[in-house]
Amino acid sequence: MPELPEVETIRRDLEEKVRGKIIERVIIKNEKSVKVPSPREFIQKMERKVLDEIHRRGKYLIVGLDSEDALVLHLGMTGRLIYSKAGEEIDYSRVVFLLENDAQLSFTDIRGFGGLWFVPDERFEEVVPTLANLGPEPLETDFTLEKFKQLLKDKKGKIKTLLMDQSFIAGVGNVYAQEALFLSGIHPTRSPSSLLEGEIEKLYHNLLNVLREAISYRGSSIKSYVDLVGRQGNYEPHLRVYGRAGSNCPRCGHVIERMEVGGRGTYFCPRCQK
DNA sequence: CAATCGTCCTGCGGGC
DNA sequence: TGCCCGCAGGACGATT
Repeated sequence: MPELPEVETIRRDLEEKVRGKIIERVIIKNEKSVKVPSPREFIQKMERKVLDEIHRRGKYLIVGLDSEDALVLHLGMTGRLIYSKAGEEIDYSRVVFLLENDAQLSFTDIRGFGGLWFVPDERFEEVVPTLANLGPEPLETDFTLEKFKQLLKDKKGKIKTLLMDQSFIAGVGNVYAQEALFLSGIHPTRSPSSLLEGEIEKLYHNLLNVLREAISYRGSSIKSYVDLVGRQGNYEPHLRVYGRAGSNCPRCGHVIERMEVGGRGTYFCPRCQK
């Protein structure tokens, strides 16, 4: 499901709803979702902890616990966090946190590509190595145009694949990579080294803008994404090309096409994107 | 090393 | 209507 805007929406909701609450009980319904440590130890470590500040790094959520420990979550393709009344039966829930005041936070995941990691003592690199390998946060102020140009230097492959590479930039996935390329008039299979100065500038600004805009609409609900209380995001109707094969390009009217790039469905306007 | 491909899962929707 | 197939917002591990 979730790319940076969706994960950021959930992060903000978590700050509001669960920050400061005590975890009274942890119920693991599917052990596969708990990556580290063993389910028994996970429960033992998590119970009685207080959910503290909630951070986002790329598509990861990082929940500070009291002491130096943290809970790291990744939603994969179909992961959700649902906040509800304690005891409520939530479809496909895999891990349930019963909180004080009769509340519960459920991690649900149909396809099971998501996961939870308990990280002791700020040992993120050991426990969740990919978290340590993430590229820069596109919406942080230190992610400048100059830095983007530097990162693109000497890169091989296809620009769309590169944008989705989490070690290149954190948080951009299949939807927003395509939207940014469309807005910039760049074909998804272009080689990074072929991009002109002006194209790089457009791509930089459009990528940041589309991420910010999507956050302001609380993300896109293409398939299964919903926020903490089960509401869909509102950005999907504003997507320009994603999932729109056969309909008309919002800019030139040409038919939007679909192709495979790096094994992923990719939508683009063959007239606008060169 | 870096780039590509198959794989992990389950549900949904389009087409026949 | 019902079945089958393709497709799905991600990322890892093996392979070249």
